[in-house]
Amino acid sequence: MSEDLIQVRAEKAARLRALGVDPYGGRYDGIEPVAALLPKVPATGPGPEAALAGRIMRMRAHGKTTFLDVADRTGRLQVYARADQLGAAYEVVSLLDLGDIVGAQGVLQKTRTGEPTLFAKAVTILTKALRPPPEKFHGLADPEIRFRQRYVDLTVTEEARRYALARTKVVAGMRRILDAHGFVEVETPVLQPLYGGAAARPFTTHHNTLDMKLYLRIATELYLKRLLVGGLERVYEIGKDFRNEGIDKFHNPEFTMMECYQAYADYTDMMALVEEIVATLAREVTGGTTLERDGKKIDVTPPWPRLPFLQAVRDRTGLDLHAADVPRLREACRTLGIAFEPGMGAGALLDAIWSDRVEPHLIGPVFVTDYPVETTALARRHRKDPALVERFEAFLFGKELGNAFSELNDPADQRARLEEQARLLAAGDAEAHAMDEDFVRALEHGMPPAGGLGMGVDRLTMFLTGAPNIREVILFPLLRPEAGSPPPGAGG
RNA sequence: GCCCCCGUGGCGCAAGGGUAGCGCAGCGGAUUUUUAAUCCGUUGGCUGGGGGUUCGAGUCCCCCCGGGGGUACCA
Repeated sequence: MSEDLIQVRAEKAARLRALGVDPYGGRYDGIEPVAALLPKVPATGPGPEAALAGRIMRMRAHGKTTFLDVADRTGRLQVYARADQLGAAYEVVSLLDLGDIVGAQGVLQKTRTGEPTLFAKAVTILTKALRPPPEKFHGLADPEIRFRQRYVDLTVTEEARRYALARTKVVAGMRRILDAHGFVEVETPVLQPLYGGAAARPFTTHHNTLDMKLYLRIATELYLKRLLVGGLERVYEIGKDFRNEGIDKFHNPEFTMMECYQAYADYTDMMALVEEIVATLAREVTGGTTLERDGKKIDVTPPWPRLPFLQAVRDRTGLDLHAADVPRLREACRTLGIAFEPGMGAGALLDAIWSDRVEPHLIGPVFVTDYPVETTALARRHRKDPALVERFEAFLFGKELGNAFSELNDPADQRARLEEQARLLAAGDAEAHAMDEDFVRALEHGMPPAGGLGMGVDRLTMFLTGAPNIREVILFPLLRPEAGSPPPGAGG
């Protein structure tokens, strides 16, 4: 049993203590990352002295010498420990296990087989691992363990580290680009008395002292626009949204969204921003502008094509649905053999047709533009056609990456559109908007015309890294509790 | 939600009605330039849980738990 394996390691920790060595040491000075050490190893002969710290991934003991492969965040380096160099301290090396965290100091030099190596003058145990690591060659194959015990996954799965580090590049790069454009980063409430800004079902929770129902936000949009009213002019937020919906390879119930709003701009400015963000980050993460997924390659070099929504629908179905009302849209669904619910409004019906007939054919990169007004309660009407809104969605590999509008700043139009949403909500459309009186009041104070954008950070990371599943780019994806874990509510 | 598949020592895998095996890791021994080190020896499993069929069940059936894929839902 694993208890035996743990016991063996615990006994080694005890033996280290008996030698006067703390198996859970503290600060270890003077180290450099492995990636910085490797160039310092001379082709022949001894190089400079150096120190490193990391986890033992492999170990080869030869009696009075031991080779340790030590890994840090940047790579792996072999450490060579000899009894005649370390003296009595070699006893410590003999008590090391795979998975232990060690520090080593010595001379950088290649071995006779050409392997860059730290010839150790000192080896220190910094942390004794009590549990054995996964199999050293095949690693972790069980996705359940990989996601539940990400701490183990990250130590042995190269891809897991690659995704995690790519994600930080994505987030940092996004901030850098937005900051350079004069946006300021803000934080808005996660707990909201009224949710909005997207069509989705929320999570609900409760505040005890105030005894009030609260929702976890499904979007940051309505608060960020209040800040435009307040005169902050260019704002963005990168944070978690929560949507109480299904889980699949592109959806996790909590996910990270970047939303930004730029006063005096419109949706065409947001297109340029999307192009810049995606192309720049593609270069930083992949080294180029070509992305590959499911055997398909796409080039994200700007500019991306623009495809009007109704034109795309017409191209795929032969139907012109411009300004179509509910009866006509229902008829179209029947003609196309697409199922619909009685409670669905024009927006939902159009979305059904779109999702069934058009979206699967989009590879991208492409901006789908100018949606029918019913699909979107928060976007400005099209300057040339009041049946449309100035909105686009960015598609990569046929999946939505981002959504943007010229923002609606006419309080009367906004009120009417939200009232229509409230009517749909009352009629049973669980994803329709609720009326938000304070938001309308804010618009009545005057919101500058603006372009706004929302972009999925998890999805962008997937597209840039080729990750097959959103769970790969979320360090701790939602899973059911494992057997034997505390029941819900424990720990309160 | 529905359909299909999977769950076997710490990890990676066999065994598909007839006594549960192998590799890695572990333990003991040899080994002062190895790198999935090697060699000799060796510990460890009520086969996710429960019920059933059978003389006999990892194996067949039912229920439950967990996971994966697909599908539905999903700005």
